[in-house]
Amino acid sequence: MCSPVYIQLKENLLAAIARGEYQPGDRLPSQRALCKQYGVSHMTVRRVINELLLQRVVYSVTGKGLYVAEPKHPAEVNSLTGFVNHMARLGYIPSTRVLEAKQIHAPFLVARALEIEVDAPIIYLRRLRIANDQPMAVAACYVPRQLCPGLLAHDFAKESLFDIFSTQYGLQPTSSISTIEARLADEEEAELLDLRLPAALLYKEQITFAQNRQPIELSRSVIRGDQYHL
Amino acid sequence: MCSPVYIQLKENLLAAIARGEYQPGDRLPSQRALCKQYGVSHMTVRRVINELLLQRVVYSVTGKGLYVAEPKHPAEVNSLTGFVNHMARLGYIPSTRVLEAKQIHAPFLVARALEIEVDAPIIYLRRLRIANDQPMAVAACYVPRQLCPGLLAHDFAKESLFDIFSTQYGLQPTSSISTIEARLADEEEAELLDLRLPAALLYKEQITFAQNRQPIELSRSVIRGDQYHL
DNA sequence: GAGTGGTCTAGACCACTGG
DNA sequence: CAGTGGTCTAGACCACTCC
Repeated sequence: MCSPVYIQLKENLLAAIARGEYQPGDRLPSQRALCKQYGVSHMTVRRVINELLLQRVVYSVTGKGLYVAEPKHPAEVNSLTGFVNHMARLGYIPSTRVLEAKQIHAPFLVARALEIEVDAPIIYLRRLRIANDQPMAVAACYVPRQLCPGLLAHDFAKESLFDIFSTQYGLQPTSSISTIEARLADEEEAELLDLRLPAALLYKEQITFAQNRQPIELSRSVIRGDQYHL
Repeated sequence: MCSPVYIQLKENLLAAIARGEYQPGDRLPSQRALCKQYGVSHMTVRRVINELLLQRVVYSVTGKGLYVAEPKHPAEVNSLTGFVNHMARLGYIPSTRVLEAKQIHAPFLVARALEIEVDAPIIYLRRLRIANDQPMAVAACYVPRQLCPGLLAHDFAKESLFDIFSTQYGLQPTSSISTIEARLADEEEAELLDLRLPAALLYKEQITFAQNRQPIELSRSVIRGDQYHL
């Protein structure tokens, strides 16, 4: 209720675009019009527009107007949207099979990544990721239990982990760091992913952070050698 | 000579930091001081500061001041700096063995990536990348010949391709897109990289763009399964 | 308290597109 | 020409930190 005006304005515009009120290619109201409409000064509007320009949400033509850009470049979106949205964006029909979902004690490396105590209770989730009926990846997630009590009550085959985070627990993923390596598949992975040995896999380890830079999830995924966009 | 004030101010500050006039951790002059010093208004200074904050060049502590940030996060720098700088940053001693360096005609896929005609003359460069005497990657580069006539005269074992680009041809790499997959090594790759078969490799394909979004290089690298940071 | 970063206003001017 | 995006000013206020 007390966030700066420009953030509210920005969220208003983003929401309007997300709702489809402004379609890609549409012209937005002029900057002067936005000033009157929201009762703010030109500079404040400019600040918002500037950020939207940087994020490639809109583009501008001098002397003409502001236009809504095409849906974001894959480069920007990449991994913060989660598997389901990522696959959907690429035109695949994503689905998920839950392999394991339980509470465990944090091993050392996991605890360090999540910045919590060793042996602290965490939620462990292992899922098979499927696109168009073809297994794509095996993803293991580790989430501090204190951040999301009752998480295990959800059906992870149907709900996206990131959706649950934001709707149920107010945790908005805002940034992440990852490392990627290449690995040979072991027998279990080969069976799950429907591969013949020997096979090469991408191994991705990713830590996701919320607004306040608090780590909310560590994920370790093995992904089929198929192409992966960054 | 007629670029906006805030760009000049920004370049001034960046230059001062690059010269070491302000060291990482140093406090910058206050925003009000910068106003007087450069004869501009607070908002103009703020705009510059805002961009530097976004680029993580400086960070701010409310009520205290502005401070120069540590050298950029590996996340930001990653691949735009080229192999040599990247390895040096990680503490390895990089070296290079040139496998091939010649002029060829652009095959279809290469031409499309570089936005040139099929069969147009291009420079083809294949290098073995070594860190601490251990082979790390085999990198193939494709560069349009028209962008850099005489490129083959350089000794690529000693000079960084990106250095040559910026110093000799005024081409500053500003952005890139890449795709990454995992692959099994073939016999030649295994021998070059000193691996026993079967072995998993990262395969990275990257297009690098200059200031004007012009493609300047297509690179196809196979990298040892070892860790790779993004 | 004085000084800091951060937000915001109400105007102004410029260069550009269109009718 | 009037309308547009883009830049810029000279103030103002707030919350914060340090003394």
